[in-house]
Amino acid sequence: MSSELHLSRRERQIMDVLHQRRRATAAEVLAGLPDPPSYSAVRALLRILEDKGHLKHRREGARYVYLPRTSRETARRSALKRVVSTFFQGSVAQAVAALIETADTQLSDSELHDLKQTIEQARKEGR
Amino acid sequence: MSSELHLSRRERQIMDVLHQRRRATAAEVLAGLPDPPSYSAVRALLRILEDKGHLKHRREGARYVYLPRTSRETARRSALKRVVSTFFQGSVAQAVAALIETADTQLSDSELHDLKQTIEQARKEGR
DNA sequence: GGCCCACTGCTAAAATATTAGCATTTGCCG
DNA sequence: CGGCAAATGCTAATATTTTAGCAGTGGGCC
Repeated sequence: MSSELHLSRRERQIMDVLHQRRRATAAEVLAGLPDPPSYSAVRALLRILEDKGHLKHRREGARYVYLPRTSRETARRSALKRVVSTFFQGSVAQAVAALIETADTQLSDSELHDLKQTIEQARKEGR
Repeated sequence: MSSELHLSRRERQIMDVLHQRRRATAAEVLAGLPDPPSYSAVRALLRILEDKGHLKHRREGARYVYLPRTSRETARRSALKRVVSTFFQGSVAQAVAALIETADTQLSDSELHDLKQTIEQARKEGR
C-alpha cells in the first residue's frame, strides 16, 4: 500500500504499463514508456522492481514475461482510494459523480442502467 | 497532463499534500509527507515545483502559502482519467462499479439517491 | 549439431533528486 | 525602536535513480 509512494519515477511508469497490460515483456514495457530509455535500462529497472517485490516474471520460451505481484483487485482498490482521498477529500460520492460527468466519458445507455442496478443493490445491502 | 508523469518521488508526494489540503504552508507540507525530510529540503522542493510551474505561492503575513497551479477540476479529472486508463482499461463504468462496491466506502442512502439522479441526467443528456 | 538472433545478468558511469546548513529577511511584541 | 522567533533564498554535498555497454545464455532453424 504505502509501497507505491516509494517508487521512483521510472519505477512507477513501469508498474503503470504493467497494470495496464496485465503482463508484458521487457520490449513491451519499453514501448509503453514515455521518453523511452534503452532496452537494458528497462531491464535493470525490472530487476530492481522484482527485488523490491513489486513484480514477478515467468519464463515463456526464450524470454521473460513480467506481471504485477499485486492482484488486479487490490491494485485497483488502492489506486482508487488514493485518488478519492487526495482529490475528493474522501468522498466516494463526489468521485463517482465526477467520473460520470466527465465529458469524454461516453457511457452507454446499458452501462448507465447497470450502474443504477449496482447502486440499488448497494442501497439494499445497507452500505 | 503528461507533466505528472515526470514528477520525482518527493515532488509527487508534495503535490499530493497540496491537492489534498488545497493550500498549505511549508510546515504543513512537511507534516503531510511520509518519511519527512528536513524543513529546508521541503522548501527547496517547493521552489523547484514552482519553477516547473506546478504550484504558486502567496505571501500571507510572514510566510508563504502554496497552492497547486492546476485547477481543482482539472486535477481531479486527470487523476481519474489516469486511474481509469491504467487500472480499468478505460472503462468508466467498471471504475464506478468498483468505487461503489469497495467495502469501506459507506455511501449513505441520500448519496446513493443523488447518484442515481446524476446517472439519470447523464442518460437524458445522451452521454 | 552448429549458427545466429534475441534475449538475459551484471556492473560501473552519468544524470538527477534529495538533503542539510548557513546567511538573510520579515514581522511581531515588549 | 530594538531584538527575537520564524520565515525564506541559496548553495554545495550526498544519495539515489537512471542509464548504457558488454559478456553470457537459450532456443529455434537449417
